[in-house]
Amino acid sequence: MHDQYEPAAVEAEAQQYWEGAGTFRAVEDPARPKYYCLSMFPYPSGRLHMGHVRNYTIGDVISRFMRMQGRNVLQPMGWDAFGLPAENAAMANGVPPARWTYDNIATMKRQLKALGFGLDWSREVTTCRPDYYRWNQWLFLRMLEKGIAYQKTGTVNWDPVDQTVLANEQVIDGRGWRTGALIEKREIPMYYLGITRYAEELLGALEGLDGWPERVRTMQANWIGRSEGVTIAFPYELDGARHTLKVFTTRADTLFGATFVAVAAEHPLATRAAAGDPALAAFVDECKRGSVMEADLATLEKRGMPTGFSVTHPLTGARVPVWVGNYVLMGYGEGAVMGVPGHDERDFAFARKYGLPIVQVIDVDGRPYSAAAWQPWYADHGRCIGSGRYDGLDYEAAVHAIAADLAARGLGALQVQWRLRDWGISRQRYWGCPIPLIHCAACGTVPVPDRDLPVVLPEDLVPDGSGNPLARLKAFVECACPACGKPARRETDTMDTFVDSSWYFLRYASPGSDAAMVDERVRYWLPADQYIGGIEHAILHLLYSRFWTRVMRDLGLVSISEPFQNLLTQGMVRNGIYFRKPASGRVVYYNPADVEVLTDARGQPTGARLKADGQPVESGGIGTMSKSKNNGVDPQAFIDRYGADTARLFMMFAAPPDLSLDWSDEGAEGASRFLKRLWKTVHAHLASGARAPLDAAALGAADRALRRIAHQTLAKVSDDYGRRRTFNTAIAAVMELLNAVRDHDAATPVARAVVHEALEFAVLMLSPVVPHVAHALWRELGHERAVVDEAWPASDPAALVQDTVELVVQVNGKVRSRITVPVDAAEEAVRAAALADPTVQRFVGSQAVRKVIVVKGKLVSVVAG
RNA sequence: GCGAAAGUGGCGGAACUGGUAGACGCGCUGGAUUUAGGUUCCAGUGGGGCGACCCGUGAGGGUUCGAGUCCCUCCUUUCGCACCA
Repeated sequence: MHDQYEPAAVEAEAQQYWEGAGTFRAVEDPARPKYYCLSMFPYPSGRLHMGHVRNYTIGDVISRFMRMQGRNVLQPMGWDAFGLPAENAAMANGVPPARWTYDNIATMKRQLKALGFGLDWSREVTTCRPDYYRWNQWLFLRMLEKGIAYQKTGTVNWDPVDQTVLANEQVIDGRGWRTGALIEKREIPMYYLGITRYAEELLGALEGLDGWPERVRTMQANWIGRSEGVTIAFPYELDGARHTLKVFTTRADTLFGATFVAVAAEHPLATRAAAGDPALAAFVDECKRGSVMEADLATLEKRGMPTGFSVTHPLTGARVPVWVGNYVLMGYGEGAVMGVPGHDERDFAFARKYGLPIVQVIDVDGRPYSAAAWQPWYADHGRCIGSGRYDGLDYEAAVHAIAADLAARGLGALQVQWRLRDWGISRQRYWGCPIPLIHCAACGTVPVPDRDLPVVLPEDLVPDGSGNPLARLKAFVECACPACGKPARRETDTMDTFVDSSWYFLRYASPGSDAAMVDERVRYWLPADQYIGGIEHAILHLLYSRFWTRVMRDLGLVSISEPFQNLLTQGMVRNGIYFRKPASGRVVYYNPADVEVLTDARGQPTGARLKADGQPVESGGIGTMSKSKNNGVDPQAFIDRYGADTARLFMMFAAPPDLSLDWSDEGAEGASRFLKRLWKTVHAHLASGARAPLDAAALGAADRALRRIAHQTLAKVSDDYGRRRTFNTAIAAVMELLNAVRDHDAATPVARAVVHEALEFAVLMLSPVVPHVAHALWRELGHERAVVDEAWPASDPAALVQDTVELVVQVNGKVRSRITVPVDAAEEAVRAAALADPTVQRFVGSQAVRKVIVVKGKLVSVVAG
């Protein structure tokens, strides 16, 4: 028996046991109810960070809890192994992305094992391996056949110096991150997946996802963005031919107030006008500069220039000028919007700036309208005025009447519009899944035949920042056309890494399947019962996965539509930020581990200084752990010092899973202290003497009270793990139970029997969080079977019974006294007891008692006066 | 800019269905043990007041016998915005 808790030995032993027994190998068994617990797979960035530890601990706690509930648990793991950081590392170190990635995977796998997660490694998925990504390619070809995948142009960030396409994160303040060159928008051909075909279904099905957080569902619904409106065509003549400029609006009722139309800089009309107007050409060029990020575009100052063209108002026949606006997106709708300054705030500002007419065409309760200053109510729905025969109509009626009249003239129609855009998957990058297409001068674009899949990505290239090295590799590019056999060029764009992560959770259920993308085992495991990952994936990854699953469903590959039944979005892990800003200018960040925080007598922080030189450093508050702020805590160093159980315990105890978690060395120390205390408590109990068999009927009051606490705690912890998923309150409850054990007089064999049961419960309840300690202590408590294989105990209803209950008594809303009454006391008796209480009488005084509210088991509220 | 959420002691948080605000832990204070530091153990700890009591959940208003919880306005912070993953 070890009196000292030694995490390293305890953890090695437990992990060896699980490994040897094959504890976490998941086997399909139709006779048992399955539980598929899925955590978002990591990008192999080098080493695990605290966010991973938090994410996977949550998954492991749920997995182990469900296992004890008798479920056949699958908890797999894999690697989101394609992506930009590998190319950046390659540029910095000259190492091929493949080697860097595989090395990182080896390191991180070792770290995951050290944390004791119950993972089934036989199902490991690595997305940069051909046996995985061949199925990306295969499904892409099926989508191409069905027309779901198609080609059109898309806008990218172009670095004119490096002659390369940049990711949004590589554009800083409109300039290339390496070259500092001003970035231009460029239109290039790309492949798209028609996610908008599924918009209606993806939106409608959100309602059934009641295991998802409401906020994620709301964000997705807003992202998909269904809006009903009217497409309106503004006719014009150009070079003797008739054309129309199409816009979409949800406010067709304001059509009579349209005093201009704005088009995107890339719009053909803008290009045409710019050809004869150097000033406009310069403006169009300026609009094309900068990044393609929507957040950047949205915060731009709205600017515009007239094209000199005008179009005809479809109802009034008036001439409406066409402007180029820097805020109009070519990729959204037809690249044109109508401007109604009278009733749209942005158009109002635009019109004021450029002296365009502002006309009121909607009346709201007869309120006085002034074009001098914008009022929020201008955008409200109301009744049409100044709109000819539509005057007096309300919003609904006006929109329908105007749409009908436009339709009669062939100049418009009611339309449902989606904010969601089709998914552009082409990336002009090396470290990704090759798009399986061949370009032939004679046959055009030809799909790679299935028999030639996968198109294997060579793993020995090293990108240098100037374009895709694949495009320069003759052995890859040069090929024969599958249709005519003549020399042809292979496509060198690769797929968005969101493709890889859109179905990995299906592949976990079909390990080793090389004849098909997935096999019949997905029917057993899917959908995932629980998905756990960062809130930052609330929209894109989850939406793409829902889409991809539906595409596979429509191809008959799976029978489900929704891949994730329950979703838990975990918060960020944060830490203090400390820095110095030397006169030279560049800020230096110091890791919190190297900083000493100074406090006053009350413990309030007064300052901070660097341990190394004792000189002060500035505090930058608290922020998400990141390399750039140098405020990360390395899990490995922590585990080496305190053990995996302490890391897991602190992570689960410090905050509920969906809130951000602030790292605290002292808090982690507290977690370690608790485990030591648990260890010592169990050993002290075992050494304390003989215990009697537990006879619930023969217990004294104190023993009965402790037993009640133990069973109450069990009920609470079961609910916290299973329903509420608040691991912090579950752990707090077990701490309270142990405090009660500490305060319990265990001098008799009977009392020790009660303590024994309480400690067994504590070990069982903590085992999902700190499985290694629990493994060791469970053996010490005299059990043959490993705690991981034990069933979750049931709490005894008889142990929960209480004779009396304490109620709070309020007088006029303030707590004034407490009374103790029998649990089954009638309301009338409780009321009488409350009014008879001397303190209550003192506060009621001479006032009349007007009302007495009795809330059973909680309180009595006396209203006097 | 748009969309979504969160603000409670010195700190992380608890209060689950509108019903005792501050569970549990950290920190701090005092004490015991220790040669000392650390560890460990015991007690105290929202603010004010000698006290009876009063005040307190980002700010301001409202509903209610009763509001951290519901409603309205505002402020701050965090996440997402389609090529970071």
